[in-house]
Amino acid sequence: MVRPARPEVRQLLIERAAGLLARREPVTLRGVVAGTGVSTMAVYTHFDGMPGLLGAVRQEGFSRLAGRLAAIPATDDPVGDAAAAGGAYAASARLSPELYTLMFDGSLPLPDSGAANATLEHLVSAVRRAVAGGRFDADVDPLGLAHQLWMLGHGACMLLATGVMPFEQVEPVVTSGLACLYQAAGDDAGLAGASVRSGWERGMTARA
Amino acid sequence: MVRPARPEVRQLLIERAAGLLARREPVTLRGVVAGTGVSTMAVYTHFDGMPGLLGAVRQEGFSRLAGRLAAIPATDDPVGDAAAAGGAYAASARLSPELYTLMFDGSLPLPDSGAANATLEHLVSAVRRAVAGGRFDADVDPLGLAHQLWMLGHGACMLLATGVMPFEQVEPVVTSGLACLYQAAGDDAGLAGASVRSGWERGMTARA
DNA sequence: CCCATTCCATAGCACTGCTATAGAATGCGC
DNA sequence: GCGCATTCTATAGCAGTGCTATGGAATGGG
Repeated sequence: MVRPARPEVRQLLIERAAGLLARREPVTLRGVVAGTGVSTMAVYTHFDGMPGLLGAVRQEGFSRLAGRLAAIPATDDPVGDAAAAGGAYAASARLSPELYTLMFDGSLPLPDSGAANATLEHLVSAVRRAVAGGRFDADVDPLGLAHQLWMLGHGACMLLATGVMPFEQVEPVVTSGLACLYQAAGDDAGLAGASVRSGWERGMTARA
Repeated sequence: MVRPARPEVRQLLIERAAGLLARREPVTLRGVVAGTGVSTMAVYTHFDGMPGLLGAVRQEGFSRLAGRLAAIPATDDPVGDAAAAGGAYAASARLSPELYTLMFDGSLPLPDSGAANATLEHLVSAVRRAVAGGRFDADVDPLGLAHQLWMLGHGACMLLATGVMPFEQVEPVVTSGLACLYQAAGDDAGLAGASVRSGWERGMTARA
């Protein structure tokens, strides 16, 4: 690499694209570079085209979600921590539904899947602590249960993000569903409900 | 309406668009009408543009899913019938992932929501029969539980349709998750597992 | 029979992502 | 200091997109 050029152009274009997405404006090649002073070619030298740029935005979305999850402190209520992770997902889908659907569009390239895996790992570790702490049965498979919780939460987030079901209708269903899965994993029904109530709110309001 | 014209043009265009979608070819205005003899203008007189045509395809997808669900006979195992509904959803998402994601794109117009509501009602009635038959606790809210089951199944279908998770990985998670929700609703663990195993397969292989 | 009404085909517009090409800006060797 | 190879970037243009203005064609009611 001979020319250092302008490495900040990458981040500039990503933020422009993410901004258009958040403002619900069409994310077009010319729209992204408009007003930035850089030309359309920059998208190709840095991202190899629009799918590459959108893939970078996708990864940016996972990074933000990972930051939001990292901002949730691990408490002595691991079941609540798991619910908080779900709340963080839901908050992400609620605040920027377009970005959420983009994040889970498998047709776009994901340059580094590390951040995406980290978000799931956050949930797995909470389940693992719940098993270790006796809230869940000892024979519970942490990864398998985390996948179940994730699947339920992702369904809720997608219904929310695609506009099929409003938030007010999604929230009670997903929270009660999470409580049911916790209960089926061995948790006490009352404890599960309380952990969901406190944890979900904690995750929804967490700031990265 | 003075000119009877060609009412079959509507269905022709819908099927052409659905075919392109299933063949994973780009669904473009000129591509839809290519080879049909009709011109691009027909899309505007009949559907008021591409979003309208895609909305009609969306409704067609719900109609097909409703047909698939209707082909599942109600047995004396209502819990298995509920699992069969989930299997029908999964089969739909697996066979034509593009159509599935289109069906749940709330930004497209849905001329008649009847077929979409019918698919959920199918699940609600299965839950209601399970409550009546004593498999689920009497205080279970059929609509609420159906929403939970639907949310978990939809999350699985979306992960499958968007290519985030392959079918082989999705299936064990969603089936075990459904069994957990049945169990939390009061069903016996062994009965729930057996019903899921038989019902899921029944729904996956049902033909409209 | 005539005509108002509806549908449809053609052509063209503004826009999209993308690419070929030439120019500008840099770090390395001497 | 200086030429050179290398990398980035700006311009212009391409094929393709959804959409629309306009005029012709076909029909049923008076």
